[in-house]
Amino acid sequence: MSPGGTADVVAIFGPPGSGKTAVAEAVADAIGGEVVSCDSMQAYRGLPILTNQPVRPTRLVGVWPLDHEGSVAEFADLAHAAVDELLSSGRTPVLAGGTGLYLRAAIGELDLPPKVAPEIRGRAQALYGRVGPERAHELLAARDPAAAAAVHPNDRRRVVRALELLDVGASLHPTEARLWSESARHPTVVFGLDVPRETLDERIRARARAMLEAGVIDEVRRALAAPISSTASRALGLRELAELPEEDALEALVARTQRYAAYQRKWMRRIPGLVSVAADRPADEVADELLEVARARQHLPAGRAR
RNA sequence: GGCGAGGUAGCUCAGUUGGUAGAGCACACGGCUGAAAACCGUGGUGUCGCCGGUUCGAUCCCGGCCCUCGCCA
Repeated sequence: MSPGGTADVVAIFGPPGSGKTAVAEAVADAIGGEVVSCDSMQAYRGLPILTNQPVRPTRLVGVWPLDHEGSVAEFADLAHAAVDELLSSGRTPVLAGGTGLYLRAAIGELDLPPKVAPEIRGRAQALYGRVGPERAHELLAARDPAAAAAVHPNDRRRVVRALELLDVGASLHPTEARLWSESARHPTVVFGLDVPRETLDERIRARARAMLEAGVIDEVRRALAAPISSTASRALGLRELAELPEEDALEALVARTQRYAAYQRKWMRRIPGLVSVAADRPADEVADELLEVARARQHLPAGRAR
């Protein structure tokens, strides 16, 4: 337990193939901490190969069945509970995230507007479909100008969300811009693992091959044969692996994963206070550097390491 | 070798009855507040295979050449 009662949080973000898991585990081992996965797909149970779940039992991995409609808010509650439990028992939570929003939500208190009943969402969707993007946006603007200003008419999902929130007396418009602020529930250092693009592309391809050898295709077919939620069914490569010939499926999986890596590079640039670290080397070395930086910022008690 | 089809953006292709070109995907940048491995916005990144001819003007028409695919020898 650190002096003053504040035990701190380490967060590690990076694209697929950056070595998040290995680094996070090395960091956790070095300081007697525990890894908490912040990944929207690893949270599901039933696609361990495709979602590249860690071998070691890890918190918030495999916590939802495949037919569950997961959400950031629900995940945030789980993450906050895990973090608080670790802290109160004197262990350092090491958040390891592939999903930028989930990691952000785990770190801070996003205070998301409420969930609404499916019927209400259904009504909003029907309205949008009936009157079209422009008119739906106008209707929104008439009742909630602030929310309308923040959403493009073509962004069906958000216009619908804003409309459904009106039905329950809430607004999509945030009272406070928390998403990009540095506000955190506990003092936290956020690291971004930086790996050269070519290296990453090679690793992504190698990993995709390994997935095939490990039997992803069977895994995916089994998953699709049972009820699966719309959120879980968006796992990269799920459809392709089940439907395309193996070689095409491999290429599709590689291409989609590379695109996802690019998407995560955007998150890396945007996560507030993120410390970028070169990660094209052994996980232990990267972990050592992270610990050094974390200590220099007095986020971790000195002398616990090694 | 003969016949046919075709060479236009990173890829697949559209198009211009002659006024130097545009879709999808990819890519880049941006947004995002209970779907985020999702969703949305903005941007064309080009010796229109090469050489010559006709023309005020050719990616388009004409001639030659090169390359690819198919069929026939």
